[in-house]
Formats: sequence, C-alpha cells, structure tokens
Amino acid sequence: MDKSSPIACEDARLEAMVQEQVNVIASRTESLVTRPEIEEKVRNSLRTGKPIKVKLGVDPSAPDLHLGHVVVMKKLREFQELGHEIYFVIGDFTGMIGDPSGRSQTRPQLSEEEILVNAETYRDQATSILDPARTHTVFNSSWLSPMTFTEVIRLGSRFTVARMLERDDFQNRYEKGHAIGIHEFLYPLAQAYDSVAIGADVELGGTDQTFNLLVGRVIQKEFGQDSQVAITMPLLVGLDGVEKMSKSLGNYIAVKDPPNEMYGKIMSISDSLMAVYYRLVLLDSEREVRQMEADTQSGKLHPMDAKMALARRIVAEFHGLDAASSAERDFLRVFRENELPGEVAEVLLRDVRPGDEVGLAWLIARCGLAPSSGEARRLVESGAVKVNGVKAEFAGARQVAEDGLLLQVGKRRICRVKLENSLITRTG
RNA sequence: GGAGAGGUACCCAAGUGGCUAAAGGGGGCAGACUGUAAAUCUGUUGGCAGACGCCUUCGCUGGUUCGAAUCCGGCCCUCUCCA
Repeated sequence: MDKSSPIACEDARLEAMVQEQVNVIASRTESLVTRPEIEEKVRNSLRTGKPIKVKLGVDPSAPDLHLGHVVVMKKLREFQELGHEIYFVIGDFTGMIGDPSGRSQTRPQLSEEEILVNAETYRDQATSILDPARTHTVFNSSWLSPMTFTEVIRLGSRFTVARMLERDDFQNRYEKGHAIGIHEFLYPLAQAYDSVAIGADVELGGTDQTFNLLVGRVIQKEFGQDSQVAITMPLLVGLDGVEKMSKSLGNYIAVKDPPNEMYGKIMSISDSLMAVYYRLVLLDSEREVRQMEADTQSGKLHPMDAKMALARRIVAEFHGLDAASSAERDFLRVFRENELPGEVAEVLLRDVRPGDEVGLAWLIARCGLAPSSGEARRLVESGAVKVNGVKAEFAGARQVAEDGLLLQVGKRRICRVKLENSLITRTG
C-alpha cells in the first residue's frame, strides 16, 4: 500500500482484522462451510458494528454437560471474545412432542416447567465457559408451535426425499431395513427453520450435526435469507476410546463431576487420546501438543505424567487449583499406595441396627456399591470386595453390622456404613 | 389392499415341545498383569434368598399340553415386492 488513498489503507487494515478473526474461528474446526462466506460476515460485522449471530441447538432434556459439549462451548466463547453473540435454541418443541419412533422409546415427554428448569440448568453449566451477557436463550416452540399444517407442508416442499436420505443415519437405517418415521424427516426441517426464525449467521455443532446444519443453509436461502455458515467441531472420543462422548453411552466426563471422579476418569483414558484432549478441551496450541507427543515418544516424558498434567489442568478449570491438587493426592494414595482416599462416603442405613446379621451381598447392594444383590454376589465371587480391608470370600456370607464398617468394591467404589444408635431409635 | 419375510436378554444373533434363565459374538462389570493407559488372559453378565429354592423374561393376548421362546387362534409392529 504505497501512497494510495486513505480508503485503500482503511480497507487493508480491515482485511487484516477479518483474516485474524477468521483464523481464530476456523481453528480446530472439523469443517467450515464456507470460508468466503464467513469472511464476508466478519467483514460486515466489523464495518457495521453488528455482531454475528451464532446459533447452537440445545436438547431440552435434563442437561449434564460433558467435555464433548465443552469443545463446542469453547468455540462459542471464541466467538464471544471476538464480539459476537450466542443464541441457544432450546428444542423444547420437539421435546414436548417426544419421539414416537422405536429408536429411543423412552424419550420422556417433558412438561413446560421441566424444560424451563432444564434450560436454566444448561445455561448455568454453560456459564462456567461462556459470557452470559453475550448469550441468549430462545425456545423454538415460540415459532414452531404456531405454525399451521399448511406452513409445515410448504416447508416440507422445499426439500427432497433424496436429499434427506443422504444423511448417513437415515441411509444406514434405510439400507438395513430399519424403520424411519416420516416425522423424523421433519426434525431436520424444524431445526433448519429455527435458523430462519432467528436469522442465524453461523450455526455450530458436532460433526454429527453436519447434515442438519447444511439443511439450515438450504432452507434459509429458500426463505430469502443469506445461508448460515455451518461450522462443525470434532467429536470428542469418550472414555471407552472408541465412541463419541455421550451421556447415553455412559462414557462421559461431566462438567459437574466431583474433582476426584473427574480426575480418575481422565486418568483412565487411553494414552493415544491425550493429544486430542489437550487440543480440544484445553485448547493447547498445535506446537505444544506435538511437543508433548514427541516427549512421551522419546521417553523424556512419561505418558502417565503427561496424563496427570492433563487431569490436573482440566479439573482445575472446573473446580479450581486446590481441588485439582487434592484430587491428584487422593488419586496417588488410592492407586499407587493402595490406601483409602482422604474422604470416604458414608451411607446411613436406618433400618439396620448395630449387631444385626445381614447378608453381605444385600449390604453391598443396599449401600449403592452394586445395582442389585445378585450383581453384588458376583462381585464378591470374583474377588472384588473387601470388608474392613479384608477380601471377602463367600457371597452368601452373613455380616454383622457395625457402625463404621468399611466396604470396598474394586478400587473406586468405597463406602463406610453409618448406623444410627440403636438405643436412640428403639422407642418401644 | 395382496404376497412374502421377520419381532429372542444392553446390542447383534442361534434356538422350532421338556436337558433353556435361553448357544455364539459384541458391549459392560470384575480379577490377573500394569501406569486405574493400551494389549493379553480369566471369570461373570435377569431379580430375590444364607441355602433348598422361588419369581420374572423370547412383540401382545387367548388356547392346546403334565410341560411352550418353540404348536394353534386373534391382535400389534417392522421390512421387501406388487397395487
């Protein structure tokens, strides 16, 4: 830019800012459709001072945010830091209808109050990452519910069955001869219409949302809007090391998990997953992550130490530094020195009195260390159970109840039995 | 509407009158080994009971039978082809 006009100079500065923002936005994403479009939106926003509207669809069922959500949330935070605004679209409409297809038969029908509570809990958990001032919560029932059947049919006419069947979930089920309900075709359309309703500039989701996000682009265009930019984030692999982290698979680390549990869960992920967690959850730079990998390979850094650092940092992020180091101490005590953790949960049994003889298996189940006494019996038989630090041999054994009895199932399930004083409870 | 094929436990899947709480695999859980990693090996995988045992489960529902996941009737659901 030699001695050209001030406007050209202005343009160049603007363009640099655009590129800077877009680079941040594009980082760590799995896909971004399309780059020129996001550049244009950022450019506009910078020119007009109007923030970009970033949409995230949210399930209205009981929220238990886990690290997989955190990956997406952190991307949202980056948008906020760049001055943009987040819209949580709570899918309360579809939540109220439920899903009659056989898939997840027991999808609960939620009441209005439950949905409100859930949305609040969701927001609450999200605010540990996001700036509440730049976060809006809207409910899609407010525009989907008043729609007439005519309008729904019109909406349906703007998309085709062939395109619908492109979605791999549908494709798989169709090929396997599994049922697909017509209403299931309506869900992506409903979600797409959400984007129309709020005028989304960007919609974010995990890669499993790719199809839905792209439908949003098509439908917005049909309604005369600019298509949203579809950004997908990689799905975080869960504790099993294979499947995506999800509540229903039970392979998740919840944001609200207590520090010890969170720490332990992170330690149990496989070594090969560490890099991903460093990158997606902690947002370490590519250079740092590569360095870590190189060091563990060369033997300079023990993989376990790398994992401990990971666990410590993640726990610290959600529970603070003190909780993190205390969790680490407990971890080392329990698993390295084979000792009890600093605090052992106590279970109060009201209907058992000191001196009572009870079945050991029953007692274990009763304390919540096993889901049933049959399961407890099997655990005893496989040598997983310790009573007062001594390995239990017989599943059918009777156990004399006493206050402070220590029960252990494996290394992680531990409790101390608490009994009420029999003299006080015995009132005649 | 017609014809055919199906519906079995968390999932896939075998079983076509009693030996079947139901083969096999996956997944889960536990144990050994370890670094609560991975890999490997072993055990276990409906509920209750200290135990003999009792109860519940093969889409639902009646029936036949001493006895049914298995045979018969009705119903519900899914898929494929035809219309």
